[in-house]
Amino acid sequence: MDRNDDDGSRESGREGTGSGAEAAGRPPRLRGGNVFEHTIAELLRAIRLGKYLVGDKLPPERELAAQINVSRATLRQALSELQIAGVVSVRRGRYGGTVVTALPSADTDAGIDLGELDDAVRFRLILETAAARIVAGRDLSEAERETLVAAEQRCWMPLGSSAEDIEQFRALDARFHLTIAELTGIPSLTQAAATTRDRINALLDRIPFIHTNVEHSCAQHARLVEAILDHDAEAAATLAAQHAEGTEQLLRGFLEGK
Amino acid sequence: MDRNDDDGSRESGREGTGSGAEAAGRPPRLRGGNVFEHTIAELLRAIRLGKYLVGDKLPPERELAAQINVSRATLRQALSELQIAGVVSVRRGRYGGTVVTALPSADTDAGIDLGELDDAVRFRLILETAAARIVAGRDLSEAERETLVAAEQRCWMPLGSSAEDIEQFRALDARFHLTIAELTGIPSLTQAAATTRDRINALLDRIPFIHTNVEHSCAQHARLVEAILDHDAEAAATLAAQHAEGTEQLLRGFLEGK
DNA sequence: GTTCAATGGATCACAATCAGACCATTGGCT
DNA sequence: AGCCAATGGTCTGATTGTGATCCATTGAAC
Repeated sequence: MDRNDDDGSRESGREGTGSGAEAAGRPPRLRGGNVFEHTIAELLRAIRLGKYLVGDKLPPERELAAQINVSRATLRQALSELQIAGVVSVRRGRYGGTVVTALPSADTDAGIDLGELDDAVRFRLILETAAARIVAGRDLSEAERETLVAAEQRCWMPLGSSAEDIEQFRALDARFHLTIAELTGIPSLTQAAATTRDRINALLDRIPFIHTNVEHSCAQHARLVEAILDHDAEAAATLAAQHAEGTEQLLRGFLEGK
Repeated sequence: MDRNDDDGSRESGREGTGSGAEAAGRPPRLRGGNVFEHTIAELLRAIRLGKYLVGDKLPPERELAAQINVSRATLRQALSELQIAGVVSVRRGRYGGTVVTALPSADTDAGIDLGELDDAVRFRLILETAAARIVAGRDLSEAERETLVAAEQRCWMPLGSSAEDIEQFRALDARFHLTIAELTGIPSLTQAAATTRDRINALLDRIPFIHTNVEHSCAQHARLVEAILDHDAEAAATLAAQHAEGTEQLLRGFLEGK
């Protein structure tokens, strides 16, 4: 007998999960494949974005699991992978814990999706411009000003050509921008900015690192901070836009030519 | 193989669960409780935002399940609940399917979270202002212009005081704004706008409906469309901002006083 | 009126995940 | 030296969600 089964729609399946699913997905989808992979991705993201710098200790497993909203068992699977990959190292006992030992290396495999590039880059422009304008319009507390300036200063690190140095710079750079997003006091904006920034970083990992750009970048940061502290909202917005557009040009130049 | 027909005891577990967990979460968390609840929420959202208007047919289950990224079994559980709630009705057979029969009524229960209000309202301002500016800067195709105008026109519906009419208006209003977001061609922006809009709608459901506001609102829409078609990006941005601020005032006025 | 493709309805075995209790280790403190 | 609180390590039973099939119904087309 002939079975007009349900075949038609099988493709949707979850096999492609791993890198692919996460790469394209803009929001943290309900289940980007499976929870385990999502957890790893989440941890890597936090590290790449400089939430935990090299040498920092992660929160205790029970706490971290709660933050990521995942069971401790699953978190441990993920941590275990990261440990094998050499990204973190774990010590037991009181005062033990999980520390970041190295920045994760980029997955340079996956192909370049021009749609993804366009989306990420344009969305970033929106978010960061808005964030800069808003923060410039706020009255920052002393502590907030310090945080901002500190984040900016840290980007001026001695910079070699090693992959580690580059990753390190990326993390600090990301942290600077995310600091601005946080200072808006709009959690959704912070959240969106983090996600988007991570996507940009993933793209940046696929193009050659332009050393001469770093200084320029940092100089822009400095001017941006200045504009913010001066309450010059329009200048801040313009600077943020220019900064984002710089990255955009770079990425498009290298990636659009395939 | 023997298949006993009566199941009957399946869906015991899930009644009260979600409310607490879901209430607080702003971003679509990895798992907002469980997949089943997420699925319901996702469907309700699509309906409230006017993606499927009353009378529209939802995609076939297999397809819809793939879209939401859940298994068909889970989707069916959710649809079954919606059916019981009278939101959709289902017909079998070829040319059958699931049609929207009524707009879901608001859950007026949960308390008001001022943080949520602030976050949603401010994020919306950012997104919609940016969207308006971008779309005004684009060259729209004939079809796109028509879509935009049609979405605007539909908001001018005859409006009674019934809860249904109000929900209907909300759906059309949402659809108009989301149409603009879509026209930016930035999927992340569309996505974020939809999520945020839904949060705003949820808040609007908690305050009295101001009838005299509707006309004003629609007039603003009209002017916004005009500015967009005129390629006047700054005017469009300003109008969008004013429109969003109107809602903001309204919400703050009613809700901040607790 | 028969056919048939599209669509909803149902069941089952299995893998993923969770919840939470309990064990093992560590190093500062008394 | 011994205690003990904080932290990672391990186990187990229950629940949820999936993937794969197969069944049932419908109405347009022939």
